[in-house]
Parts: sequence; C-alpha cells; structure tokens
Amino acid sequence: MSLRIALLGLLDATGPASGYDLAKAFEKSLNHVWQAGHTQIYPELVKMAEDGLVEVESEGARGRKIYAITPEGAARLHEWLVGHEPSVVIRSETALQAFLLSLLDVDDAIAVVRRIKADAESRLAGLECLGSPGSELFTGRFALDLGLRQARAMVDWAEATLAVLGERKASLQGA
Amino acid sequence: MSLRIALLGLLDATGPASGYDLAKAFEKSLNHVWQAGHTQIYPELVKMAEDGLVEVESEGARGRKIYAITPEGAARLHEWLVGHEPSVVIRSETALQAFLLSLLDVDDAIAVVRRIKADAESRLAGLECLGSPGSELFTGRFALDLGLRQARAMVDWAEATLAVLGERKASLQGA
DNA sequence: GAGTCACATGTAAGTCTTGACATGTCAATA
DNA sequence: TATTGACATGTCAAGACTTACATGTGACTC
Repeated sequence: MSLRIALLGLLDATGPASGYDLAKAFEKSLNHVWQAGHTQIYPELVKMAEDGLVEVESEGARGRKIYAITPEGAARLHEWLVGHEPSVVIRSETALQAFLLSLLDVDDAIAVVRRIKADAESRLAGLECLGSPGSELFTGRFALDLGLRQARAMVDWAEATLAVLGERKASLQGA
Repeated sequence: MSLRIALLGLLDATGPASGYDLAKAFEKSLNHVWQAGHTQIYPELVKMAEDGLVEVESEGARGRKIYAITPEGAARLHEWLVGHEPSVVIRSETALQAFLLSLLDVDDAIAVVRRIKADAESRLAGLECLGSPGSELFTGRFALDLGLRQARAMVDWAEATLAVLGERKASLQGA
C-alpha cells in the first residue's frame, strides 16, 4: 500500500514519469523515507494502471512508458495522506544491536557503537548535503528535516552511550 | 535473519524459554525495536533448531516446548552483533506522510502533523514508563534510550513543523 | 457442570521485498 | 566499427511478514 502512495505522491508532485524515472526519484529523494527498487516499481505500476490510479502512455522512442496520475489516483492519495493512522512498525537493525549491546563485553560494545555512530554521521552528512542550496528538493523539505533530526538523535545516542561504556570500562580497569 | 538474532538474543539474555514466552517478551520489551508475532516465531524456532542454533525440550504439562540457545547459536549471535554492518533500511509511513505534506493544503497538513505529534507523544510516554523504577528491563537500557531519543526527535519535528505551517497559514490569510 | 480466560501451538493463503537473471536501445568514444 | 555505459523494461524464485483460521489444555468462577 505504502509503495503505491509513494508512487502516486511522486507522480502528483512532479507530473507524468516513466517507471525508470520513478525508480531514480526514489533513489534520490525518497531514499531516507521509503525504499524500493525497479523490480518492485514496474509491476506495481502495472497493477495501479489496472486499478485506474494511473494512466499509461507509450512514448515511442526507447520503449518508454509514461505514467500519469488519474483523478481517482489523486483522490486515493489525498485520502491516505489525510486519513492514515500512523502505524508505528519499527524494524531497525541498529536498534536491535543497541538492544543486545549488554550481551557484549565492553570493548566489543564500544566498537559496535562507534560503527553505528560513523554510519549515522555519514547519513547525516548526506542529508545535510541534500538540503544545501542548489539542491532542488521539489517536495520533501519537511521529511528532510525529520530525517536530519532522526539522524542527529542517533549520533547523540551513540555519543552518550560511548560515554557510559567508557566509564564502565574505566571502572572495570580500576577494579 | 534479524528475527533469528532477536530470538537468540532473548534466549541468551534470559535463558531457555518457550515460543509463547518469546512472543510475550517480544511484545513487552522488543516491541520498539523489532516486531514479530507468534505466527512468525514458531516456525522460525523450528528452523533454528534444524540449524542447530537452539535445542528443544518438551516439557510435558501443556505441550510446552522449551528452547535453549546452543553454543553455536551463541557464536552466531555474537558474530552478528559484532560484525553486522548497520544497513539503513528505512520504511516509515510517518516519514512518507511528512514527505508528501506539501501536497496538502495548510489545514489538512496541520491536522496530519498534529496526529503524528500525538502519536509520538504517546509512544514517548510508553517508553518513559518502561524506564521508570520498578520496571525490570533485563537488557535493552541502551535501546530504550535510543527509542526515547527517536521519539523525542519526532515530537520536536512535529512542533517545528506546526510552527512553520502556522506561519504559512497566517501569511495566506493576510494576503 | 458450563463458560470463560490465559496458556500454548500451529497451518495456510496472500502480500511485500530482495536479488539474480534476462533483454534490448541509443549515444559517445576509442 | 566495436565497445562501453546510461537508458529502459521486465521475470522469477526465495525469503520476510501479516492476517485469518484452527486446535486443545488447565484453572477459575458462576
């Protein structure tokens, strides 16, 4: 369902596009919000066309197929955006690592948290780059801000956790 | 894969348990980190037993089957915890709503963000409750901290976004 | 004794997602 | 002209996940 919404949203925001374009747009702009490759997008567009949410038009040249959102598609999109209850399905491998951190000895734990921190920092840098002048983020300024805040929260957590682990290590060595 | 890790982690941290126990533990403690119901857990435990990661022992009474982690299982768990690259697979419906917020008119957008905010606040309250004295969080203090930070980041984002939308609305009315 | 609730385990159908494979066009360049 | 690389579309198998269905026990209470 959410994949449909994402595709409808892109089509609504940027106008008609090919599956290829949509896959690129996903990679570039929606990446930190939802993920999908072309192998998921192409079949989904076909189904959406069957359901009357988008219209196809073959643009001769290179076998390109241009999809455009229909009024019905726009209605469904609007409906979802306004009416969808935020279902908190969380599935984060990093959080899982954090959860099980106590099972590791201090040195391993420190190494793991450092890796998580480095990863979050590079994600943060990537997002900051997206938001910098010159980058045309047609839509998604709000989502970018959310992404930045989430990434910063992760970095902060890693720093605080490293501090705790450092203390723990010191007290172990003192003993 | 991650489901296996989560189950191995629980077994390692709390000792032998039945599938039922594990499902409960998932719901209670791992909920904000990873989600899985019994219909996913039972078959997975069977496969894990086949792979030698856990050992089963039927405890007569009510058909209970007690699973215990094997040395091999513990080794795999450790390996994953220490060696797993943090793969950032993000799939958040809320972030998707945030991404497409610009497609809505100001009033709808405000309503959506308010809902997101309320949701994040209740999640935050739930987590704070988990961390309060009397709650025995065998493990997962670090993950709880991470969850708190993420939830707070969401609340902060909602507040900042509401401020922006409020201004936008005011300027529209002024025009 | 009947009913209800928490315990306890499963199956099956269907959807979502990933990763590997497969095919062909067009433009530039070596 | 041959090759490379971006463009462009797809299929298929396998795995992850959800929802609904199905079954039976033991303890307590009405």
